[in-house]
Amino acid sequence: MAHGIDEVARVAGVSTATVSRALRGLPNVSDSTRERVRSVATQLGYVASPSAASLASGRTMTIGLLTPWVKHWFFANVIEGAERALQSEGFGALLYTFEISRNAPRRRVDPDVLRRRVDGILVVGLPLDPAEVAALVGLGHPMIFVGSGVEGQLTVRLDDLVTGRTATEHLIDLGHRRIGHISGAPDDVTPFSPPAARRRGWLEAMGAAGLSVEPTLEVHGHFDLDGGRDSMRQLLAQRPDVTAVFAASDEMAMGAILAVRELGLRVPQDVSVIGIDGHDLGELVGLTTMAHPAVEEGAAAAALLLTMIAGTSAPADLVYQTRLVRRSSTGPPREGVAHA
Amino acid sequence: MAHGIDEVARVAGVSTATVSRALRGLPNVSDSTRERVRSVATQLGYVASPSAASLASGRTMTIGLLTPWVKHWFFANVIEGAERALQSEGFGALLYTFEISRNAPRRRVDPDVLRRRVDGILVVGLPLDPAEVAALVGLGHPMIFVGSGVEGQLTVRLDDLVTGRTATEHLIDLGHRRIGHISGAPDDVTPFSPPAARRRGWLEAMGAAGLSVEPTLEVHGHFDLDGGRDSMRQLLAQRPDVTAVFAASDEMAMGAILAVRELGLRVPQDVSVIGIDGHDLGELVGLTTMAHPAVEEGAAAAALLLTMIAGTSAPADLVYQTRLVRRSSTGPPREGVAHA
DNA sequence: CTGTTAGCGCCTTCAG
DNA sequence: CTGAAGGCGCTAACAG
Repeated sequence: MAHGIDEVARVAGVSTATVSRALRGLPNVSDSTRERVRSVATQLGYVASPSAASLASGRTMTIGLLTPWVKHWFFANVIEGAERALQSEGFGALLYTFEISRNAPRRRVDPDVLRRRVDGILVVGLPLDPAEVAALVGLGHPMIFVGSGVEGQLTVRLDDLVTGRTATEHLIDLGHRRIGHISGAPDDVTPFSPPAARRRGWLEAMGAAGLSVEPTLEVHGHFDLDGGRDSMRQLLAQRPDVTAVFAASDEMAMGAILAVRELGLRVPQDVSVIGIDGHDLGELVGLTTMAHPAVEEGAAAAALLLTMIAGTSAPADLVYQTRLVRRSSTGPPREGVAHA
Repeated sequence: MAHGIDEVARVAGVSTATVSRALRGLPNVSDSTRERVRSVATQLGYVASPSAASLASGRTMTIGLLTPWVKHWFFANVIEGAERALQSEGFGALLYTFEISRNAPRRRVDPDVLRRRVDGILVVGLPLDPAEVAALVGLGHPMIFVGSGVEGQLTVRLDDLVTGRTATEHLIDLGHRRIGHISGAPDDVTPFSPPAARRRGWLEAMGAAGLSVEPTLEVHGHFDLDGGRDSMRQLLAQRPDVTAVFAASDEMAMGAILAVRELGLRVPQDVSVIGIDGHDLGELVGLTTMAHPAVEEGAAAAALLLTMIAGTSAPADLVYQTRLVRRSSTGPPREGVAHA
């Protein structure tokens, strides 16, 4: 059963050093020796102890995945893609959730739980404050942010600005002029913050079309279904004249649609709704959206992280474009009819 | 920065053994000593190396989470719950995905990747063959199955039989008599298989109501949105007279609804649809469903696994009941009208 | 209650 | 191309 490296060495008639080199594919081992060692190891069912290997080498072959949730679309998809990419390179994925709840403040990220436990860190959609980032950087491992970001840190993200602009332009092209925006927490003004950039895209498109943007046109809430619903209720309460809404995520958009329906209004006849993500279930409500490949983004982020760990490659941000998927939640506005 | 235990020991004026005991909360350390050690450790930023600790103790404080996907509702929720529970007990969650794809056969579970790397295993919705189970058992760690199962292994699951029966009875109570069933792979006849048990529930309810169940009333496909859609298309093609369908999962049910709509039919006027899960987005299509708390199930499974690792408690299966959530996807059948 | 002493199992120089 | 030997940093008896 639990054979050690020395047993393999003994049976193969070589030293433990050679076994180690042979099994890890290091150079300076003759083919014949390597082959013999391999077969003995297989026969004995030998697998190196990760703990012992880590202790001796300093490498853990493990990546820490930090995320607020795994149950939301973006996070689940990124995590799935990342795990797959890591797995194919022999790395493991250690998952850490830091729920962002409505009631309590988020638990702070404690770098100690990652200390000497991972070779790299993937932060998935988790907005960290500077102190947390500094603490993680202090761990001395490569780190990549996916779908959130921090000045000075490598990021895999969407072209949020263009995405926000394009989504808004789609509504403008359809003839809308009073276009609301619902998004995440308003206090998030990090430059790399997706919500902030998407909002800027909305502002730019509105401005370019000569449309005025009163503060009442935007509502900030939580980045999920209920958040979208709540925000939409508020938006329609304060601006019954909006004919279209750009939601910063598909889940929010779907919540918005529910809110519209609750009020006895129809999508898109009374209110058009567009989201961002390309959520698998968007089709259920005919959601028009700006789609992007979250699984692929996760895989790319993981691959990039591994090259950084390997020390090869000059790392650079990865920016994904989104693709407009037209469905039935957007359409031309009804002429001159307010639904107040 | 990276201080070792001996440095803490030196500064605190005790031995490394005492530092170890003090920091891990073991008995036989005076309060004053423990306090001093703690403060020194904090001051020095000392955290024990997991590798070294594992190597010396044989414990990894890590659980392996095996799952086909993380992006589907049940899996994401269970994983999230499990991670949270593990985290609160100081355990880490190592994620391993084994995608079940339409094209390729699933990659087999190789116990070697888990060897000496985890203290326990949580299998989430992943049907394993006997050889794989045996290999995992051979690792010598406690193992729990969530939402899938194998004879002789501890399981956390739904009362699938009752759930299937109740869902079907709901349709029968509404007046339906030709009730189809769409579910997962037909070759899965494991006794503990949720699809099989849910199907049995359907059969029992039909039988109890004196309704005949022709083979054409059931279609088996993939356990996701597209699988549900495909299955529903096929079902309606071969049985245009069905007035209601019981889908084995909400994602399948939502796919079924899409298929119904594609055919120009309406839910529930032409066809009623009920699913299982209580998916967060079920509300979008007014999906009637048998809801269950997947996050809680994941947390409970993790907690149970930890008690097994600790050696306390006599482990027993955990069986969750589901709750009928009536929404608009189910209603009485139209009288005597076939929609062929 | 605390210290001493062996390892835990592997990797990695350094020789040869 | 291969072997010898010293850690990696901690835990777990066993004394005291």
